[in-house]
Amino acid sequence: MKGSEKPTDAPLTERLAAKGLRSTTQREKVYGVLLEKRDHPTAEQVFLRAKHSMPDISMATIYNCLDALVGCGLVREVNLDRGATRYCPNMGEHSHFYCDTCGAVYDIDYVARFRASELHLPKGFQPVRYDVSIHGQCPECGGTPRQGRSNGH
Amino acid sequence: MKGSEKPTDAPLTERLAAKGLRSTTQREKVYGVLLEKRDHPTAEQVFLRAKHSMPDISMATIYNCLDALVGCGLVREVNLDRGATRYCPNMGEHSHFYCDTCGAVYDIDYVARFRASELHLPKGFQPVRYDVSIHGQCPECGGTPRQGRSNGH
DNA sequence: CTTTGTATTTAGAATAATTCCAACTATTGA
DNA sequence: TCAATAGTTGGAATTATTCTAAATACAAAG
Repeated sequence: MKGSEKPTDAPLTERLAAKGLRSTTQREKVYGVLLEKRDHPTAEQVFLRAKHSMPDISMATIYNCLDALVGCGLVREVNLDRGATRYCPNMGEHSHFYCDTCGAVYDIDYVARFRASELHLPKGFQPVRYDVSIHGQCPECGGTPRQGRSNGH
Repeated sequence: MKGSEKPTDAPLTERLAAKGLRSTTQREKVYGVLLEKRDHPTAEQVFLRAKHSMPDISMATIYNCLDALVGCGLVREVNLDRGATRYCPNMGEHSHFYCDTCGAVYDIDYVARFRASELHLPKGFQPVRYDVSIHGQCPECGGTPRQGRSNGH
């Protein structure tokens, strides 16, 4: 046994190791950025935030780290529109609400009656994860729907 | 009343008109392409298919038409990965199965016990549409999961 | 059936998002 | 310490989408 991981990063290190990946300073940073502000940032936003304390990190590394984190099940990709993919470190069962007006994304927790696993799949399909997203108007935009695609991306 | 629409395109024309949009040859074509082969094509694929019978159609028009169709509720966007958005003319309640291995997308019909509308939303959120997507292995790829992101987009 | 105003299409340029590449660095195991 | 491999980096390349200005098509009004 090794026994030399920093306690705080143990889960990260273990998860990565389980996939044959190393825990690096950059991966810790990227994961940290996601945990710190859970507003479903894009790769670009993660990049900007990570740069504050790690000025030399590159975009290629951001994508590499995000892929590693997604690959080992610590982070999920969130694709809601034609814009950039967003990243979410909340791996608990929840869904995303996407405001068609302002483009904001909110986490919505599941409640009792909803059971995604009750969806019937034809023989042979092996589900790994269910994603539920809800499109509509968020409380702030409630009264003002809209035509085109003009929410800031 | 007008009464001069081609019967086959009546629903298209009406839907568009309801949003102040015209029914054009290109929009009919794009919608036709989507109805003809329901394999969730990307804008690029729609473009290539439409070009067969309409060689001068441009990519900008494809996007314009797709947006018009989405805007009037005849087509929905499907975002499942970092790749291009796909388009689906099936407006009935159904979900999408995305194969993490080969990248294929399948329509999955809802069955009785699943009711997206049972998802509880906090006050103020006005849902317009629920999207459910399932990620996993399709019957053809069932035995062979995979590491990286190498499914042809 | 001409005019006029507006919607739509078009090609191509511009931008945004993501991936690829080759060189450099760090880490691990022998 | 050395070799092998994984990871990082900057920048180029590619892909996806949006924007723009000019040309075209249409619909309503005269």
